[in-house]
Amino acid sequence: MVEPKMSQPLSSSVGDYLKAVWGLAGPGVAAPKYLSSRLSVSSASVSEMLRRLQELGLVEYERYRGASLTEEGRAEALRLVRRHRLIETFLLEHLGYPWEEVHEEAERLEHAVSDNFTERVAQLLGHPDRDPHGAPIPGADGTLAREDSRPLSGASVGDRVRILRVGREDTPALTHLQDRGLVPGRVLRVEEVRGLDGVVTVEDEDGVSHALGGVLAASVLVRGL
Amino acid sequence: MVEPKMSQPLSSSVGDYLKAVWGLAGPGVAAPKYLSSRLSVSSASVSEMLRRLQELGLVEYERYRGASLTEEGRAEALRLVRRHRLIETFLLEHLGYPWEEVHEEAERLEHAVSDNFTERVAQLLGHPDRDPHGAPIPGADGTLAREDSRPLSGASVGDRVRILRVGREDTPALTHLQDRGLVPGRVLRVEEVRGLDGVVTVEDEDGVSHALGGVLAASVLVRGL
DNA sequence: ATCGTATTTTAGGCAAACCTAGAAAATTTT
DNA sequence: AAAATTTTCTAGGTTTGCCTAAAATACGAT
Repeated sequence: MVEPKMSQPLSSSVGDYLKAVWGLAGPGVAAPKYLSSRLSVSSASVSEMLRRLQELGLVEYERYRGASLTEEGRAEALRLVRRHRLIETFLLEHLGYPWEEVHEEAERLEHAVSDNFTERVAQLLGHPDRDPHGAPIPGADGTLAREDSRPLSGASVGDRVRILRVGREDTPALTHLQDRGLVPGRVLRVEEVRGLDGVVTVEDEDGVSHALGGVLAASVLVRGL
Repeated sequence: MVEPKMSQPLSSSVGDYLKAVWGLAGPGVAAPKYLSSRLSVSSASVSEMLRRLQELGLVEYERYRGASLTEEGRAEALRLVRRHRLIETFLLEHLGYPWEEVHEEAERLEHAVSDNFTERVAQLLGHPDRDPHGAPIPGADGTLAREDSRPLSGASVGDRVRILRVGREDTPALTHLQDRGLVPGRVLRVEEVRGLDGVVTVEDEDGVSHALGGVLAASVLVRGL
């Protein structure tokens, strides 16, 4: 397969790579392919950058295998994630941003902002440990709260669960869920789980039923009650 | 004279040049020398950048002469100044930044922020038309309020004046003045103006006298009452 | 196990900003 | 007005990050 031609000359840079490696890999190994699509960058750029990140000691990288974070890299990634989530929270709660604009703005801001700024924002927000999507905000000391959540898609009929967190940054889904009041904290009862298409039907606290497609259900993280 | 060696590989970029040209030149012509020191960049870089800015139609540039802003360049510069001043105001009033840290943080932020962000901040602040130093904030439409102010250093004994604005971004002076309550809005009576060293002595509303060195007095802009 | 396809890497380039060194123009001094 | 000095410009380099094209490796299917 011929590699598709890239268009925009946008800049990503070290931090974004770290966040991306952290993103889906967690403790595991991120494939260049994944990073390439995640960062909208050619795989050639990924190779090159991974080599550099390794030299910087932020990543462990084996050619043709992929990369995983070193302790230092993980710390740096968490620092950025903290920034990102605090900034998002701030944009939503203090500047009245709509969901769909938050992520992009935060993405740009987090590169410009100092730790000083970040901590002042944290203070302004009352040192939250979750952002509005329910995603945990790493502590200033690099701690990340463990969360024992499972995707709603794996629930069984009759389960009563509380929404801990919704999806990643994909806007349309977020908006859809928010419109239905399916936000972190909400308690649901699972009415039906269809095996074929993965559609999950739930009833909320007000007795209203909602049917969620498989992908959506998988991006809603819950904890049993 | 041999050109001094530069050290830090910091980045400045188009916007900073525009602001710098606007800075002291206003409608006039900014000399490369001035830009070089203002931006902490070698004069070689200035030459190169001015050529680029001219190609972009933001600046009128004649080699060995200097550069002045085109209409478009001026608009762009004002947009950045607006951002900068709004962000500074926000940092001071909402995040509790101390004076000495504001400028640097704002300088970095103004490159990352969108117009959307800027206008939301403006709204949060109640659309101020002056920043905390008393500097006018250009309007979203590119308007800049005229101010008929004169430097305090040019006042005569006996004058009663109101402080409209203090200095530029040089921190030590700002702190000094603020400690003495010499901030925008304050009303003063000029007690003495010494010709030799330019020291101006004023009495404030509480009857306290302050002696200001020539440079300081020149950076306090006032309007007669 | 091998062939074909998909993924990754290498090689070679480009653009933005900045730098140093040294040449050219302007300005100031004698 | 010529010399000396200062300022500005030109030339040639560096770094960062990204790209395309083509070579190398891995993987999946027969």
